[in-house]
Amino acid sequence: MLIEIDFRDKRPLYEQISDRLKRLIEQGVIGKDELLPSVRALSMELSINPNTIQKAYGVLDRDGYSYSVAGKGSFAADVSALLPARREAFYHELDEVLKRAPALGIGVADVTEHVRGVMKKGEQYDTDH
Amino acid sequence: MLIEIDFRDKRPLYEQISDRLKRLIEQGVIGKDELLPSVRALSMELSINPNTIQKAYGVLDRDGYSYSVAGKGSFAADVSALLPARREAFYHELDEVLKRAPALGIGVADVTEHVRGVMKKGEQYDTDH
Amino acid sequence: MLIEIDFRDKRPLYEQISDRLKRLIEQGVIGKDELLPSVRALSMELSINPNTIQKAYGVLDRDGYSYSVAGKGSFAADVSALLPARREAFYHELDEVLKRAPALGIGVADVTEHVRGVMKKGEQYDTDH
Amino acid sequence: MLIEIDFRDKRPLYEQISDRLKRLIEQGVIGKDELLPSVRALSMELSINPNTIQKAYGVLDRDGYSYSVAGKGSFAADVSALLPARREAFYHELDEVLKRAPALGIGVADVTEHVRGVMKKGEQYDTDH
DNA sequence: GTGGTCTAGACCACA
DNA sequence: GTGGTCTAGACCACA
Repeated sequence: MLIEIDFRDKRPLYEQISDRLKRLIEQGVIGKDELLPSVRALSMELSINPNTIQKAYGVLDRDGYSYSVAGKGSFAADVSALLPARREAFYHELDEVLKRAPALGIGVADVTEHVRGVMKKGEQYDTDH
Repeated sequence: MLIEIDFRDKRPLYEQISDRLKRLIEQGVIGKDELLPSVRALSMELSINPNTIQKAYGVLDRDGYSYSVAGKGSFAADVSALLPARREAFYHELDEVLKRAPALGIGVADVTEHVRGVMKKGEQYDTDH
Repeated sequence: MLIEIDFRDKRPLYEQISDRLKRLIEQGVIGKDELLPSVRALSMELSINPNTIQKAYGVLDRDGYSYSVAGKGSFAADVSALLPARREAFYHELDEVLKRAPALGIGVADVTEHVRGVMKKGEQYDTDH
Repeated sequence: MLIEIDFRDKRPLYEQISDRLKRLIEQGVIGKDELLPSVRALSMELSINPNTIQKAYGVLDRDGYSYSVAGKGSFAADVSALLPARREAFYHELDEVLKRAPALGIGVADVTEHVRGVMKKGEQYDTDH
């Protein structure tokens, strides 16, 4: 339900899955220490090879978004510790995009206005979709 | 000179090359109808197989950034016609980044302030157009 | 079976292949989300280098006729979205041909009669959609 | 004046030139036995290598659109003899285009109506601009 | 000289 | 197994 696969997406399946789960954890949809769906369950729900799910979960563990307990499953980690790094990444990617504005004749005012328009809307409902 | 390859970059070589050339054409560093370096010349300069350069040039051609004439060379196209599409793409990518702000506790004011700081700096030295 | 190469044809092999596949997808012979023959399989069937097949598939992908997933294969895309553009292209090519009629002493009546003769025949056995 | 080169056109230069001259002869703009511009003159006017012009003229000769007299130049041939073959080619190309109509949901009525619209307009002024 | 096509064969990540 | 990237090297028509 929470995870949808887009086969036309060029990213590998495991990355689509891990990215989606990361966001769910970041947003608190899956709370700290909450049990993630089992590999087998997710595998069947998405009709995707268990090895692929397993790989996605491995990424989550490695990136600090989850921790696994043998025989029990994977649990959402406390992502608050990752916040500074994620913020830094956010601003870095923002800068990469902004770099191209001048060549497009897009000025500071254009961007800030756009930002206000987009983010104001989001702030009211918040939950990112 | 104008093109540098980053072997740590995970993107394929041909994409790094085409992206770099696209930006040079967008910014007018390579002007309309100006001759691009030949496939062979760039191949030797970067020590990269001609086929890979050829692939990069193929991307430029199909994306409307250049036109190639067998026996003559590859020339920068008139990219002004692409401006609307490129602006649209810019805002789309911007939105993709901004989506993640709320979950990071980053508000409209944070972003607009950052945008002003980054873009103001660029505007002063701006030699791009 | 579905694809035949004409070595007398002056068009490059990869173009013959991509054109043929495009038409099969347009006509619904290869349905939406149906798996195309693998690069290697087609390569062997046609006795053509895999790189050439790969190039043909690259064209299909970028033109919106298929989407490829590494590790899974290439699938026919939903081409209904391309219909308006394809219709426009059809009329454009038709116009290019018709332009030459006056210089050949061929009038409106000649053309329309010919069109009726050719297309009526097709409509009866039409199994394409 | 009569010939314009489009460097973005994918066709080789010599083919663009020979095609254009063929049409001028077909339409009678260059009449039977009329002297074509000299290789040297056309070369300078178009800023194109004389060898390329020479090649274009070779095609005209080979295809029966002109005849060359050593020391005098190239003259437009009597193309009336070519009419049947050109008509056949016209209908053949027309058929190639029409083949695709059914898959696009374009019927006989659509095509004939379009043909009438396009050709009626042309019939009044005729000379193909 | 130029771009473009093709083969042969290696290697990669992904499923 | 799958698609995708890259190298090496040959060959072509065109300018």
